[in-house]
Amino acid sequence: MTNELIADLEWRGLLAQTTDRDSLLKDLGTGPVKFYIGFDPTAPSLHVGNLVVILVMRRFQLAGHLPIALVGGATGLVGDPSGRNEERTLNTESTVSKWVENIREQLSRFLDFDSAVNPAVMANNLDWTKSMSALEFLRDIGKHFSVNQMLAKDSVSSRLESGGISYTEFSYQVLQAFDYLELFRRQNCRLQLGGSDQWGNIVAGLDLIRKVEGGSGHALTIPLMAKSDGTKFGKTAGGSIWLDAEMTSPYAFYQYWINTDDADVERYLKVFSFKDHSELERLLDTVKVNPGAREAQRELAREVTSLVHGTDQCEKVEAASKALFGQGELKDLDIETLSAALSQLPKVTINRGEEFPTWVDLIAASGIVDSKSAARRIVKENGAYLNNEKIAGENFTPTEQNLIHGRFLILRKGKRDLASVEVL
RNA sequence: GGCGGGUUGCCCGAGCGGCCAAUGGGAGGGGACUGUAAAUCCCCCGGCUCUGCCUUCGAAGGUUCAAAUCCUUCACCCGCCA
Repeated sequence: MTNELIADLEWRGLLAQTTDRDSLLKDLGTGPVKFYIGFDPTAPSLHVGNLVVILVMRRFQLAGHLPIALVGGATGLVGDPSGRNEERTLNTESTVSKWVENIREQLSRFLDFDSAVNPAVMANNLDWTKSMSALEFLRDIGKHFSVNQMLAKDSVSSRLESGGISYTEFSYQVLQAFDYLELFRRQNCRLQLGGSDQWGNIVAGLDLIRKVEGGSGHALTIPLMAKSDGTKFGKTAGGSIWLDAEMTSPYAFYQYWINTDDADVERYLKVFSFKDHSELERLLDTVKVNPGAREAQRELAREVTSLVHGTDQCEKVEAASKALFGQGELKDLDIETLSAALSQLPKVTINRGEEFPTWVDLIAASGIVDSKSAARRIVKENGAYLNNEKIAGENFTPTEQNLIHGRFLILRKGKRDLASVEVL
């Protein structure tokens, strides 16, 4: 038995593990299946790592299935031990509930909630856990869990070896299992998706459903994104790449994608792009034939940035990138293009008539170096540029003559770190 | 509860009274090469009003001309014995 959706996911490298494959294929082939993915509020925003799973959700919806986006208002209060070797610090209820709202808003960008046929719905596990008493929980849910099995779960056993785990985090798998049970009961949800680190938690849910309701459901996990150089996907020296425009500017977001290694671009495109197979094959071919053109990276950056920040925003940052990294003279850019491009960068303003600060002071003020010492080091190491021209000497101070269109200066550190100065 | 070991810069980890802003590795940054890629090679990598000064070696006190290094107390971690 084959199924177009599953075959496609497999082609894209998005399948890690599933429960009984034939029966899953049968259900997916028979009609729309209700499925869910949970997102715990562990930060103010989702990040590009979450995007992998979110987009799989979108693929399921496009294939006609019914998504439930579950926000972990309850589980976020407890903390998932999966993939961590240390206990989490608990966040306050008000913090978590604020993050829940942010995550809801972000999820809503990727799913269709208004579809007449198969609209997505939101859920929050706080709804069925908040009012439950500890005694009810222990008697009705806890009774079905064998501690022996719970201890055997990777997420727990690895923690037992590395410094221990609190009762709170130990209970996490029970809470997540309970979620699946509730969604099974309330909405007839029969499939849970998640990152491959979630396998244990998902299966715990299936066990619970079998024991309590005698029912059965499916599990499907998605491989965790890895980079070819072994570093973590979605992280830079500056931290995570967030979906929130305040936390990671659309410009920085676009830059993250356009800087993708050749070695990774194929996997990324398959995971993040919604282009059809033949178009993807063509793009991947360009990587082999003319890697220098970086067409695949450009398309990847464009598609993901549009998806997350909208096509308007994407066009702006794309134009900015083109202008700032283009071969032409900055002076030749018209003022609208230039000022639009610069608006995407960290910015320092100085008042007209005031004396210009040194390059070092300006770049330090822009925040793209950590300290003035670091800024001086850059100059000493020959990585300091003003308007794309190298400057020499740490006392270098721009003058009126350097202003582009009488208003702007472009500071650059190294190859690609830019900031703008505007004289008002 | 008893005995012993540990806590060093973003991470790992040397140092065990002055030569220590502190060896080495990783991460990170700059340069060269190239393609806003990777690999490679070279350099840098606490801060500042920068030939000097200031703040760092779990915390607080103390000894000393001088402490990351010695002493005391406290906190946390890790072994062994109860």
